Amino acid sequence: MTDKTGPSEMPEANKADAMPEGANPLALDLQLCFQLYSAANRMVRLYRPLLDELGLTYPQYLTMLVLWETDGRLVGEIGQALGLDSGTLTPLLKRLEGSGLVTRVRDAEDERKVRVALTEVGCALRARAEAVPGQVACQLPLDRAALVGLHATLRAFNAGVGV
Amino acid sequence: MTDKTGPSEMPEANKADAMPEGANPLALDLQLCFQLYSAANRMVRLYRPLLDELGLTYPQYLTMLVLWETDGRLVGEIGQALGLDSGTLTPLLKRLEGSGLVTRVRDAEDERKVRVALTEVGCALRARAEAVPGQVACQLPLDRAALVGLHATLRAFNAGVGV
DNA sequence: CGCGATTAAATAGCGCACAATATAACTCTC
DNA sequence: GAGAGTTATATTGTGCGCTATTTAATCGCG
Repeated sequence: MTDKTGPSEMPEANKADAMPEGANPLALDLQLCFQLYSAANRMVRLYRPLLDELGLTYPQYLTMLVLWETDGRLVGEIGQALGLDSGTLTPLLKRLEGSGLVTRVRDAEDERKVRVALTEVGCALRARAEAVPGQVACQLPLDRAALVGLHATLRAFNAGVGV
Repeated sequence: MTDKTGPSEMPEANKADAMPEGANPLALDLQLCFQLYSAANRMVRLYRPLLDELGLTYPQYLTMLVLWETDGRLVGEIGQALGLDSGTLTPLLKRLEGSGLVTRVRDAEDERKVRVALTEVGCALRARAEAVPGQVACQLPLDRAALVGLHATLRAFNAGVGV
C-alpha cells in the first residue's frame, strides 16, 4: 500500500539532470509542484470533517491558530503570519466575525489599522481544536521520522523561498 | 538565510508527544498542515510569472501536463490523475477550450463521456513549457538531496493517504 | 499649515476546489 | 423493451487566493 501510483518507478531524478532516453521531463509524477499541490489538497480533505464539527474552514482554522497564539493582532500581522493579503483575509475575518468567533475594531491610535480579537466563544473553541492535530496525525501514512523530516524540509522551504 | 522565521528553534516534535512545559501544541509553525499549505501557496507564486507567459494558470498547467503525457483522455481520467472532480475540471477545461488549447468532444460510443484532446496550439505549447520546471528549480532554497527527499516523501504521502 | 507620498484595509473580479444536486446516457433485469 | 439502478459529466453555490484598484488615515517635507 506504500506504492501504487506511478508509471515510472525509477529513482526520482528531475531538475535539469541526466534524464533516461525517452523519459518525459514534464511527467506529472516527477513534478515536485504537483506532489506539493496534491498533498496540500489531501491535507485539507483530511481536516475537513474534523473542522466541520468546529464550524471552521481550513484557512479559518489556520487564522484561529494565529489568534490563539497571540490575540488582538492587526489584519496585516495575521496576513504576514499566514502569507495572505487583505484581499483574502478581509472577507475571511468578516465570516469569522459573523460566526461570533472574533471582533474587528479600528485602532483608536491609527484608524487605518483593524485589530482582530477573539470573543469568549472564539477563545473557548480552542479547547475543542486541541484534539484536531492528533486526530489527523494518526491518519497520516508516514512514520514519525518522515513527518519530522517533512516538517523541517517544508519549514526551510518556506523560510527560504523568495516572498 | 536558511533559518530566519521561527519563534521555536527546538528540534521539531509535535503530534501527541512529550511537549515541553508551557509549549503550545497548536502553534502555527509546528503544524505540518500549515507548512504544507504555505509551501503549496509559495510554489504557485513561483510558477505564476512563468505560466503567465504561457497563458496558463497553475491548475491549467497541471492539466496540460496530464494531456501532454497522454492525449485524448476522458474528463474522469484527468480528474483521477489530478485528484479533482468534475465540478472543478469542467469549467477549467472549458477555459482551456476557450484558449484554443484543447477540444472537448462527446464519445461516440458512450455519450456520457467527454474526451479531451490537445489542439495543434496546445500540443505546440509543450515546447515552451519544457523550460518552466528548470526555471523554478533554480529558485528553490533547497539543495538537490533535499528536493529529491521531499519529492519522495510527498509521493509516499499522496499514495498512502485515504483518498 | 498644506499637500504629495506612503500605509492599512477594503472592494471588485477571476479562477480554482468542493459539496450537493441535476441531467443525461448506459446497463441490467425481468 | 420498460423501468430501476448506475455512471459520466455538468451545474450551482460557498469560500478561498490572487491582482488591481479604491478609500481613508497618517507621515514628511517645505
